[in-house]
Amino acid sequence: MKDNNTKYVVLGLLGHTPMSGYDIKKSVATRMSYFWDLSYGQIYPTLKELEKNGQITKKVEIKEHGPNRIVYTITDKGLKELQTWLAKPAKKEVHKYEFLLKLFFGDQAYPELNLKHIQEFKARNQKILQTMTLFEESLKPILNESEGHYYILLTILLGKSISQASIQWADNASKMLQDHVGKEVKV
Amino acid sequence: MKDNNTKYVVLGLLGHTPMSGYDIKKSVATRMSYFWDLSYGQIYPTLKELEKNGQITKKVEIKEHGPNRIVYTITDKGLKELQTWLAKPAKKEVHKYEFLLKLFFGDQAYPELNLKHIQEFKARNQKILQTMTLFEESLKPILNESEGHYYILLTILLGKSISQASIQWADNASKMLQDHVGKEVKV
DNA sequence: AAAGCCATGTAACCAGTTACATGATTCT
DNA sequence: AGAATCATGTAACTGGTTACATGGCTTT
Repeated sequence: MKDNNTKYVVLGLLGHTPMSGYDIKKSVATRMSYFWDLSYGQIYPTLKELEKNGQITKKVEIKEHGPNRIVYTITDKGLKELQTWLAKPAKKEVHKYEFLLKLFFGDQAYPELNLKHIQEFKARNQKILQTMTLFEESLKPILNESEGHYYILLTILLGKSISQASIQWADNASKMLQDHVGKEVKV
Repeated sequence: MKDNNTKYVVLGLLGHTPMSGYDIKKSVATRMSYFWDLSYGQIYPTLKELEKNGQITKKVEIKEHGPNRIVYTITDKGLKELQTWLAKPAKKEVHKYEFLLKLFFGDQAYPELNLKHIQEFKARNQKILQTMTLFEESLKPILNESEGHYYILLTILLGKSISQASIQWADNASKMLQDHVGKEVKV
């Protein structure tokens, strides 16, 4: 099987508690949204593959009301695979800032456009910061309930730091641009 | 043609000055490394497509020594296409922090491993910060030579802010983890 | 002599998204 | 009545990487 990260996200989550593909999707969306994303198109085929390889086992929960759930549980083999991956150095971060691409070419656009891109970037980061802060507040009182919570808190703190830095940059960059454009006009 | 960002990066760079596929690759790698990346596998096919659509024109430079260069120049049609894209709102940022994935599942690994991932993340960011700072220093004295330089400076400043925030988080997270692990042992 | 840069390009892969299909239940 | 949520899944597509082929020039 390919050495795909999707596999390890699934194994890691199942390492915490057994769950379905649907649960995995929700878990990633709510708890890892800042630094990761998964679609059903990745999750369901991965679950099948992992089961075929004996790294997880499945159990169908028949519901009288609503659709059946397929709940997966990690096996010893799966746990070993996860731990091997955890011990390997992480690949470097990958970022795609489309708005920075537009700002980079800002001399080929109208100044108001560049300011708009910066403002929208700021707004996106304010939303992230808000989400992260709420998440942090909800985690703090239950920090001792599970060892895992502590590590989740650390990932939230990075999200907070980076979005705060981004917001500050946006304010600063807006001012710089306005001053710069003002100068241009005078000349 | 597909609405692929590669296309706009190429158009944007050719909007500054005519250049070859090889130059584009180098330009992205040195000046946009923080927030974007392109491979030859994307660049060369895109150049062909753009030429076919009349958005750029090509001119072969025959060299006596060394390989020929194919230099591309943007056309009015290409410039219009670029400006239309610049005016559209940017898509939200995409991040892949593999190390955060590993840290998120940190309760399933040895504590030293988690500290190692954080240290390596810090090291990566120190390197970025250094590169960005050097770039900033080289740009400042020639800021008035071209309007474009100002926008490039803004993108560098965001890279600096985020890597600084990341380094601070790493120091803080290391301390927090060490304290946390210390407490565990006592119990 | 070896390594690395200049320079172009493609084929085979791997990764990830989107749209669709299905259908019951619960909330507004 | 309509929207949202629960729940599983696939096919077609788009996006992007890697490895390879070619070959001369320059630096160590």
